[in-house]
Amino acid sequence: MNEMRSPPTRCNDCPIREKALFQVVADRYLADAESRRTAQYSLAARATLYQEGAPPTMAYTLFSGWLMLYRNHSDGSRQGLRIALPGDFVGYMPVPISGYSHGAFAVTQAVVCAFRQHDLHAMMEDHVDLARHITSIQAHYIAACETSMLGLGRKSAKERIAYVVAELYHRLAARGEIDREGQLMPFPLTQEMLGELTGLTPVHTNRVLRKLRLDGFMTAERHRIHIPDVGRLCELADYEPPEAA
Amino acid sequence: MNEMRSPPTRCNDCPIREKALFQVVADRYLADAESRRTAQYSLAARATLYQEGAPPTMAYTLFSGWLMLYRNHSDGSRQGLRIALPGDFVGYMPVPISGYSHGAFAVTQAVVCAFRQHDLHAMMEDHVDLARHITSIQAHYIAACETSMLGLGRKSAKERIAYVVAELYHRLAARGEIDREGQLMPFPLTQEMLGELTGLTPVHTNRVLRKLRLDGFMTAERHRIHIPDVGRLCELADYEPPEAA
DNA sequence: CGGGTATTTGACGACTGTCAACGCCAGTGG
DNA sequence: CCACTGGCGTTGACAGTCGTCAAATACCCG
Repeated sequence: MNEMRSPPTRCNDCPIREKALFQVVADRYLADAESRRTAQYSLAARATLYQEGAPPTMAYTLFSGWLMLYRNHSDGSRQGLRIALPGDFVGYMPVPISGYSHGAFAVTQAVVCAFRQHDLHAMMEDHVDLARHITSIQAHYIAACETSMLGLGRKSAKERIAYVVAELYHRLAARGEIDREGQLMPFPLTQEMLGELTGLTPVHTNRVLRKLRLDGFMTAERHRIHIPDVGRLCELADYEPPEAA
Repeated sequence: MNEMRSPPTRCNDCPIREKALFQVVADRYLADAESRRTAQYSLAARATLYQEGAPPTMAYTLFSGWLMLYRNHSDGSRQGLRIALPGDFVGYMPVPISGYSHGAFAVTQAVVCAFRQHDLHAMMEDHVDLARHITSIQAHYIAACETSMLGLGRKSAKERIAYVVAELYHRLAARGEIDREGQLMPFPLTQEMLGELTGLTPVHTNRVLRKLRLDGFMTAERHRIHIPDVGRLCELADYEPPEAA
C-alpha cells in the first residue's frame, strides 16, 4: 500500500500483553487474538496506513506514535478528522462497508498491530461482548466527530485551535505523556496539519498561533507546546476535561 | 421529557411489519421485538425527542416525519448534525456511554417507535448479527459525520447548502418521496435549521439561497424545493449519488 | 554546506457575521 | 369577517474573520 511501510514482523518484540491501552481485545481474548493477529507494522513519519475508499481488509491498533485520520476534498485540500494516539483502534469497517470512509497516515514514526477485518468479525461471533466493545469504540468516535462538527461549524479559529490542543493535552496526560509540571506537551503536528484539523489554511493557523502566544495561552515550539495555564486554555476552548477515571 | 410528546400507545395502528425501512430489527427478530418494544410516540413539530447529555434510556426508529440531530454550543447557538428520515434509527448509545451525545427534535410532526436500550443490549446477546447490524448503522453514521466535517471545514456556504439539499433529495428519492418528474422535493426545514446544519447564520443562509436561485440551481418555496437539474446541483455540491441498490 | 520543508509576515480581497428594519403569511381571537 | 400577533423570510449597510498570493526567513537532513 505504501513503500514507506516496513515488512510485517511478528509481535514478539512487542507482545500484546504489555499494551495496557490495547482497546479491542481484552484479556479474555488474548489467546484468540494472538493466533489471529497477522502482523505488526512499522510506519515511517508521513507514511500512509490506509487510503480513503480502499477495500477495508485490515483494522489497526496503534502501539506507538501518532496517526491522523483525514478525508480528501475534490479541490485537493484535506480535512483532518481525528488524531489517533497509542492504544487507539482505527480503520474498523463493518461488513456492508466496501471502502474505508477516511484515510490514515503516520504523523510520526509509528507502530501498529494489524488485524484482518475478517478475523475481527469471526471473533465477534465467538465473543459476544467484543461486539459491544467495538460498538462502544464507535460511539466514542461518533461523539468526537459530533464535537468536531460543532467546532467547525460554530467556533472561531482561535477556539478551534485551542480545542485541539486542549483535547490532545488531556488525552496525552491520561497516557502519562505530559511532564511533571503539566505544562509541556509533545506536539509533532505541523502547523499545516493543525490547520487541516481545524479547517484553516496554514497561513491563518500561523497567525492564530501567534495571537495565542501573545495572549499567553500557549507557546508552540518545535515539536512541543508549552501551556502556562491549562485551565485557562480549556476555558477558551470550551473543553471539559473528562472525569478522571 | 417534553410536554409536546403524546402519551405512548401500542403500535397496533402502525405494525412493525409494514415498515420496509425499519432498520434495526430484521424479520427474524420481529416476535422478539414486538414483545420488548415499549411504545410508539407521536411528536409535534418542534418537540424534543431527547436531549444532549440526558441518560440514554431509549433508542428510536423513525416511522414518519423528519428529525434533526443537533449539538448545543455554549454561546447558545446550535450545530445541526444530521437529518433523520423515516426508517432511520437514532439515539442508540452503547453501555459505557452515560448521556446522549447529541439532542434530537422533530422538524415536522413525527412518529417514532421506542426501544429500551437495555432491551436492545439483551437482544444483541440472543441475536449475534443484530450487533453487527447496529455496528453497521453506526459506521454509516460515522461516514456521514466525516463527510459533514469535510464540508464544514473545506466547502463554501454555497457548496454546503447544495450538499445538504442534494443528499436529502437522494435519500428521499430512495424512499419514493420525490415526485414523478424528479424535480420537486418536500423540504420542511426552515432557513434557520438549514443554517444550523451548514454552520451558517440564518441571514447568510437566505442570501446563499437567493444566489442559488439566481444561478438556476434550485427554487426554495414554502416547504418544498424545486430542482431543475439535479445533476448540476450534485456537481456543485460535489455529491456522489450512491449506487442505485 | 545545500536543498527542501516548515514557518513567518505583509498586503489585499472575498466570504461570512452582525445589527437593524421591514414584509409576508398563517393562525388566533374578537 | 377582520385585526392582531408571532414566526419566518428578506434586504441593506457595515465590520471582522479568514483565504489568497507572494516573498522572506528559519530549520532539518543528508
